[in-house]
Amino acid sequence: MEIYFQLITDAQTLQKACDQLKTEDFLGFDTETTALDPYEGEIRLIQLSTGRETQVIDLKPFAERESLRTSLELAPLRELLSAPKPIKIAHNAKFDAKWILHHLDVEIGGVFDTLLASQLIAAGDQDRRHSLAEVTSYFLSTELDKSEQVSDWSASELSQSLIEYAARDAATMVPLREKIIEKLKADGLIQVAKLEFDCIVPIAAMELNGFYLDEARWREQLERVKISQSKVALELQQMLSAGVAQASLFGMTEINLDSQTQVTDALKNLGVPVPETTRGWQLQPLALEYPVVAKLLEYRGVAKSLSSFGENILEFIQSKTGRIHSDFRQIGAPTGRFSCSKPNIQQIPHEENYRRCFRAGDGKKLIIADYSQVELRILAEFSNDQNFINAFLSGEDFHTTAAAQVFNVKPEDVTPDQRSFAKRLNFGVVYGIGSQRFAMMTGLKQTDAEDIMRRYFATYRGLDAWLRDAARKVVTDRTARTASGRMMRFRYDEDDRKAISLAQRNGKNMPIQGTSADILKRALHLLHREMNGTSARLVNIVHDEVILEADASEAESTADKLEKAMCAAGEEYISKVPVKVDVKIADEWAK
DNA sequence: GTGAAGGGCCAC
DNA sequence: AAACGTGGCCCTTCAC
Repeated sequence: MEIYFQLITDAQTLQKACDQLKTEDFLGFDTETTALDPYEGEIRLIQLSTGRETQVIDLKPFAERESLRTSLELAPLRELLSAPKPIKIAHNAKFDAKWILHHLDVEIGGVFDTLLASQLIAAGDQDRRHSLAEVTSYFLSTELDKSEQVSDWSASELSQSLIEYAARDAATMVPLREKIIEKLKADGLIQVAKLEFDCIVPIAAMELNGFYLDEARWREQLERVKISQSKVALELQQMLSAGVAQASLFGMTEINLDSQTQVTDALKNLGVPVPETTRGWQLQPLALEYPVVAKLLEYRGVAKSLSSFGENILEFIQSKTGRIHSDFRQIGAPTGRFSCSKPNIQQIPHEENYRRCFRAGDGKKLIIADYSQVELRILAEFSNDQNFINAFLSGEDFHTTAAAQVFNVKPEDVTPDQRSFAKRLNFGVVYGIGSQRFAMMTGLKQTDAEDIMRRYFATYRGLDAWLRDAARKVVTDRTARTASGRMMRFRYDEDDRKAISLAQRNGKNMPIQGTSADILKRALHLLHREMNGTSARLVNIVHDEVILEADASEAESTADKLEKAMCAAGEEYISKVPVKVDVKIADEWAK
């Protein structure tokens, strides 16, 4: 492919180019940076392509004249990038959005992301990859050479071939979008694509903001856990080596407590009937009879705390900001949920000693909001089950109300056991629980578990019907969808019984879990607009929870905005039951 | 040494 | 096959 490009290094040429570019409907958009972390490098190039020709803007000469964030010379570019039109087409736009926001102080407007679109079209197919090279090859059947990707973009003079490489990536985006949008339309994914694209800037801003982690507090907590770890490790070591008396005579029985095989062997020597796996749920029943098993479980707990939530997380504190800037994958799961890594701050233990380390900066407050039982409300909406809906409309404790309905007693006569059964079932039906698992988790006999589940589904006939239909539909359609139209595709052999039952559970769960993700994403978009011009910043999201940080003086008004945005987003998808959001203002994540 | 796989456990 | 879904991270084990 012949590439027509122009390298721009001065204000006059830039102004002229921007005047032309702004008349386009779509522009391929890409940046080249000297690092992966916007706090650690500079933007070297910005490429904008009509598909026919590509403008490559070298920011280095501009940066040498004045700060990019305030540069008057860049005003036309800033205007072009922030405008909703032309639509900027980028691959993994979050990356470019972060750099533009941090270095140019520009919030990108009007984005089409070929990475997110490709993920939506793949509909959960784990075999598909979504690098620009793969996506280009899949949709355009042309090969893209990415060998220059790791080039040195800080050199004072960039070679012609390097500039051409930069131009080519941006030029690819226009035809790529044309192919992708056809497929999005054909698959009914336009609405969900917009939902995703609207979410890019809020997430980019969140990653730049980061979450403040109090290092001193974290280290204090670490010390406490370390002390109990060494104590528990010693005790477990002694209890385990009691079974190998002759070995301990030689004083060489160091059992690796983290080794599955060594611990299993030691337990066997002690006469413990070890199950096939030594996972907590299998070991739990044995813990009462065998103190060594209880000790092992205790050890596992502290070991996990120390390894996953130990010193390592402190290495993620960005030296320039003093904060944690995790990486959020917008379509982290096929259901549409986010995933989070480096570090994963969606899995910080709920224990107060850990959560309280994540706190507001000086003079700031955290505003913490979460959806109350959003997945069950979605299930009520989907199933249209009048009893289930009534349980929410009553406004009383949902699980108690459900127990009263299922066991046909007055709410005030519901026993703790009955409430617990109802709660576990309410929770479990979302995942497609079976009676075997229900019996296991409640300690009920199989027949008693079946009896309670029958009562449950007899009470909620509409819910039962919806779940059965979801399981039936996924087998015939081989797809499931959320309220926004997000799709998950299932591929399995006709006679693979295990795969079928898994797909059936997925068919029930995906629309619910995925609609919850839809709602959160919609809320982030609505919220972002409301926070404009305020001190409020997004710092973390955990599936149904949103955490903001704002000046203490703006905490109340921010809390109000947050609750309104989350409710409004929920109400776009849920109308038959109320959407409830719990909001609190706190100094720490814990409180 | 490095990397994948398996087991285990944290979150929602 | 925990017949309850989605992730990420840590450790050991094992192959290269």
